[in-house]
Amino acid sequence: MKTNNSTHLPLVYLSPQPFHTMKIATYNVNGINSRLPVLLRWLKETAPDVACLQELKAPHEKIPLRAIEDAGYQALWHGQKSWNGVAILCRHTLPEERCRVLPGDPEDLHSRYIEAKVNGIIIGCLYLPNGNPVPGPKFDYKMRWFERLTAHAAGLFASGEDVVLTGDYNVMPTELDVYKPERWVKDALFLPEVREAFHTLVAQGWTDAIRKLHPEEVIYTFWDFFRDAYNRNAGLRIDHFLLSPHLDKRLVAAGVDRNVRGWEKTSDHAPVWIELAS
DNA sequence: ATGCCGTGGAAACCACGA
Repeated sequence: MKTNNSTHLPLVYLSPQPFHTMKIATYNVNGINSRLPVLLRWLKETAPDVACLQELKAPHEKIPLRAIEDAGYQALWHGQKSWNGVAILCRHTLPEERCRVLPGDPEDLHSRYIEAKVNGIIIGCLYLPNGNPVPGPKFDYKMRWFERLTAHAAGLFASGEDVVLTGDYNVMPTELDVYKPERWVKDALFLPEVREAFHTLVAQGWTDAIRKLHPEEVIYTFWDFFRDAYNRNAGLRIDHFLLSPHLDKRLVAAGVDRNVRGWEKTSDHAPVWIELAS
């Protein structure tokens, strides 16, 4: 049998980051148990130092902790039966938990926020409500949640600490972030007042990491399951990284693991990541 | 313009997602 060694680079060349950077990723997995093979393959291939996950769709006791630990990660998570659920995975070390609910509404029982400190950086992992249909109670809930996030973010910003606020914001910030903007203007993900809420948050002084490094590029993080949306590239950019000012100076790379969206039994979102210099 | 797909959970359909 003929062997061919020339077509594959040694694995070391595929290693995603040199030792002096910190790679932080966010990934809406859309059901952590049904996506477990995809999640583990992605962790192995891209080796983020921190992975923020959303839409676990599993209660606390059904998080596949053994598999996550076998992959080299320790985790904080806030699960919920059937829906929502967020987690922060950290390679080799346990993230230092700061809180597991977004402050401001003791009656909000959705698992949509968890915050930890890793390597001196505060990392908020969030799953902002979808908000459809508009109008209605779900949209009202989205806007209230947005106000609470903005208030919490203001406190974090004022602390002067290094902060990353990342996750599924369920907002396309501009027309560049939607494959057909005119079709989405009345949707809860793209209504002018929703975009305005996102803009108000960012205007506290945060940096949209993807847009800082790729200001003009069409970049999506979500493609619908139906109508062959991925292959038509009918996508949305709704998963974001907001960085505090000092971290913004350490930003050296940012991107989307778009290919993961093409895998079998995959989520409708693709992972998004940043790399920070030490 | 639209859940056409996909998941979880309960109950052979429904809620939910974006």
